Amino acid sequence: MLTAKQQQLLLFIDGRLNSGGVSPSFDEMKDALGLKSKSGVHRLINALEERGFIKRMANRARALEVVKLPDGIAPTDQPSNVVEGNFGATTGSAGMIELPLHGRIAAGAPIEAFENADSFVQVPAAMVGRGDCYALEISGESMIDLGILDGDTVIIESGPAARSGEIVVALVDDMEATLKTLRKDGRSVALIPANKDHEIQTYDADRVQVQGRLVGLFRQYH
Amino acid sequence: MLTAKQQQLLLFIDGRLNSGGVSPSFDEMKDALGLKSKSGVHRLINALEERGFIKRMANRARALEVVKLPDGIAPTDQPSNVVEGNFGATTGSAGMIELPLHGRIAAGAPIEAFENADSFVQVPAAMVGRGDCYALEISGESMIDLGILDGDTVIIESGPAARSGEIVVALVDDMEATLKTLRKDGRSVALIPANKDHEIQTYDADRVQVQGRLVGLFRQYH
DNA sequence: CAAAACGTGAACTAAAAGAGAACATAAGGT
DNA sequence: ACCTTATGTTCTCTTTTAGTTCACGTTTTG
Repeated sequence: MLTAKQQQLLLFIDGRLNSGGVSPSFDEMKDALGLKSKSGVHRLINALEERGFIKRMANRARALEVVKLPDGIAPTDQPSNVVEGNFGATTGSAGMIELPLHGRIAAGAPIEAFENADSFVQVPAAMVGRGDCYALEISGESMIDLGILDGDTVIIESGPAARSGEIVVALVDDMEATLKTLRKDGRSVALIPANKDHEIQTYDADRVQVQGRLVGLFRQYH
Repeated sequence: MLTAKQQQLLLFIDGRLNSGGVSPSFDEMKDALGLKSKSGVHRLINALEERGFIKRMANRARALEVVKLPDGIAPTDQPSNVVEGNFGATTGSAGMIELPLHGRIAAGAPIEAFENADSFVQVPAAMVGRGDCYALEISGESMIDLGILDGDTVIIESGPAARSGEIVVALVDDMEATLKTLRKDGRSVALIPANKDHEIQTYDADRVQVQGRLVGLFRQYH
């Protein structure tokens, strides 16, 4: 009935209406979907209206109304949603939580730090730690020996605390984020890949900032 | 009223709509039915529309709607996603689904077939395929080279259909269940572990029964 | 056997999606 | 009123994804 983008937008609108009551502007929707232009939003809105999922008043700002949701998606009844201090995670009901997906992270050669969240993934709440969490998609093979494959989605609990032996998202020199096993040796910090083709990298503790630690992983087979 | 293929497709579409709301594309349906060309899907869709089981918007992508199901098939209304023969899965709301956890399965040496479900796990509905799904906890290291570790939880879509190269739960001689990559070679079936310390096992096709195929995996780090 | 259902692959057409800019209208403040 | 900002609408382009059609061969079934 709906395309993925249409559904994503519909759920976003529905979430906003049910959590605060103010309907989102085209710009906000644009950002929520990770677009750079709102003309795309306009088309999606038209498609949703054509299919009878939303109603709107012509030429009126923020005048959207969700008429129905696709089958199988339970209405987000109560005023719910943003979990305090969270990076934007929203809770659905029944133990589910929606985390922002902050783009891809290299398990291999470090790449630049995160882009904006451009989509969301749903993960079991039980998998999410207590703190603020977000999701990343793995790119590269450097953690392959620990069973973290290219394309996997990982859940990161954000925060600087980490013990030796934990797998962390580390930012080196404030510019490159990478997923590695952490080992602290006094003043120096080692980032250990799990792939015999990659080298352990050792840095002065000042240069490495732990952004978060790995708490969960999931993978889909097609 | 319907041919086997038509019904199979109808149930697939219905399952998809009820589990996530996004209707499948012709390519996805093609894959779901194990076809190599989508023109066959086109014919089936036409047949279903002609018989009044589905409605569609002409020339619109992913704009299918199930109008009715054949007699004797319970509608997969709200609380469900799993079509007939459900192993006991229950859906929560908001894209979550609760799957029965059928105990542990050896990725290494095959162990006895499943015990009863003694607990449940929550997984994102998006991760669950169309059919009946259940979860298993991995025991052993034999699939370690494919990133499936001891202690991981895997989601299995139950059913005998599997193609070479897929990872399946295979029952050998009706008594030992194991998770392996499947390779069909005419009359014989090879179960391929992903660990250099384990051997490929080859059986006559009669002795091996595919119980389901791997569709998802998740892991928690502590 | 013949009809209907299936399966395949290629060529073609049409939507969906993303970007960017110009323009239109609504709302708010002074 | 007048100006300003926020918002919504349209248009044009490009790329990607999805749907349609056709020709031809195989299988199933009444």
